[in-house]
Amino acid sequence: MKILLAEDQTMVRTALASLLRLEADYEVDEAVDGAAAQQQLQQEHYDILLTDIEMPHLSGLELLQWVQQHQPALKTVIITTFNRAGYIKRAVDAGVSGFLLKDAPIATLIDSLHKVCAGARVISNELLLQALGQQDPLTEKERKALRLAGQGMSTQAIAEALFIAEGTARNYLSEAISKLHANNRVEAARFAHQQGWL
Amino acid sequence: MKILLAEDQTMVRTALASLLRLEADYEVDEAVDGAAAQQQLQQEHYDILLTDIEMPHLSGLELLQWVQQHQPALKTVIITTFNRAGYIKRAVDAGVSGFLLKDAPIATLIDSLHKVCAGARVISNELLLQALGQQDPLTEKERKALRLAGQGMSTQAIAEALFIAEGTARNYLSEAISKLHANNRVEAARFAHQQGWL
DNA sequence: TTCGGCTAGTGACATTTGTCACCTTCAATT
DNA sequence: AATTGAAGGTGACAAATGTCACTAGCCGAA
Repeated sequence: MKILLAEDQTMVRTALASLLRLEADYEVDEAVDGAAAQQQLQQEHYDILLTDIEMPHLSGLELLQWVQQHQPALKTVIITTFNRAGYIKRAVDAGVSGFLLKDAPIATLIDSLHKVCAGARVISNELLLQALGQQDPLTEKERKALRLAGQGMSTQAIAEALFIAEGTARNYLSEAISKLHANNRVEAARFAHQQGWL
Repeated sequence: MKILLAEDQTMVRTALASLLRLEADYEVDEAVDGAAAQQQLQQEHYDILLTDIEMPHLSGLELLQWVQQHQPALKTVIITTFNRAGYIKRAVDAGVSGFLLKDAPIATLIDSLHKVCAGARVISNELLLQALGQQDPLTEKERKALRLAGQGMSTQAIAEALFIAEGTARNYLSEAISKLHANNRVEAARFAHQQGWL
């Protein structure tokens, strides 16, 4: 079983890789971010891609979409810190084989990998139910505006970045604030981020 | 050598603990957050406390201060995700024996622990220099106001939370914005957070 | 064609946020 | 006692943000 592990935090990556290598018949390669993983996947054949979500250059979710299009036979397992409905939904939509929280002990990870090897899908019902819970109510434009606002950009700067009038940008933000029942753009951005919608 | 490992992410904690246990003569206990670690320290004797910073209930830095007062002989090592000058400064002030970024490979952690056992201090010069770089220019009031603002609270809500007039709250924020060369409260809060000042 | 109904976008207005000059208060100095 | 200066606090004004009624364009149905 050849595994590619994509995770940007070096200590976590090296620790997980060391432990997986202790298991019989696991060969583990490491990638420092999504982009590196994508390159590596094109050069060698792997059985399983084990990846974090929040990484620079190319997020785990973006990587998943790429895999789905270019190497649909490759099995994928997500390990992530954040229990965000939006993440789970997008991962499931991209045909992921496993979805694990870093909140689980390492034994669970190893166990899940065995199951995935055997052809099973391991996503807890609890997580799946959550994903079906709230749908993301934001439009693409609203999402973009909100993301920039959350970083402290002014309405004017946001308008320029999105090639729209200032008033329009304010409108998008206002809509987003209202949809998310927030009181201002910062609250709205925080909430949306928490839900994995940004 | 008896080690207490405090880290809230279960997968990381169990993975590190497993690896450390593979080393000869390390006995490792685990604590799920700062508060749990503090309790455990009172019940048993440890040689080294290895702790994360960002944890619920009691942060690693708060834990350090407690250790300094109650068990000054205990050696402490910080492992943290974030390279924030404020963190390093506070850790050094609290007499830490080691400061490592999760950006380093696991081998470095093991190596550093050995050195700390032997009585050395392991904090890279690079990090120390950084810590001496910028000083936190915020007053306590400014810091509190900025923290709340960063969470999306309105000026009025902040004023109520801090028992001050609305105008005063705006003043604190304005001062903070100016000191940090930001354009608005959100940018200021992000920057301060990045520096480890919140 | 004409009529909705939908989405994208705009501008005017009210509210909130940011700035600044200016009070207090209180302790240290003369 | 008078003076100074620092820290906490206030209020008035300008600028940015949030809201809302509205226009323009673009389908698809009658």
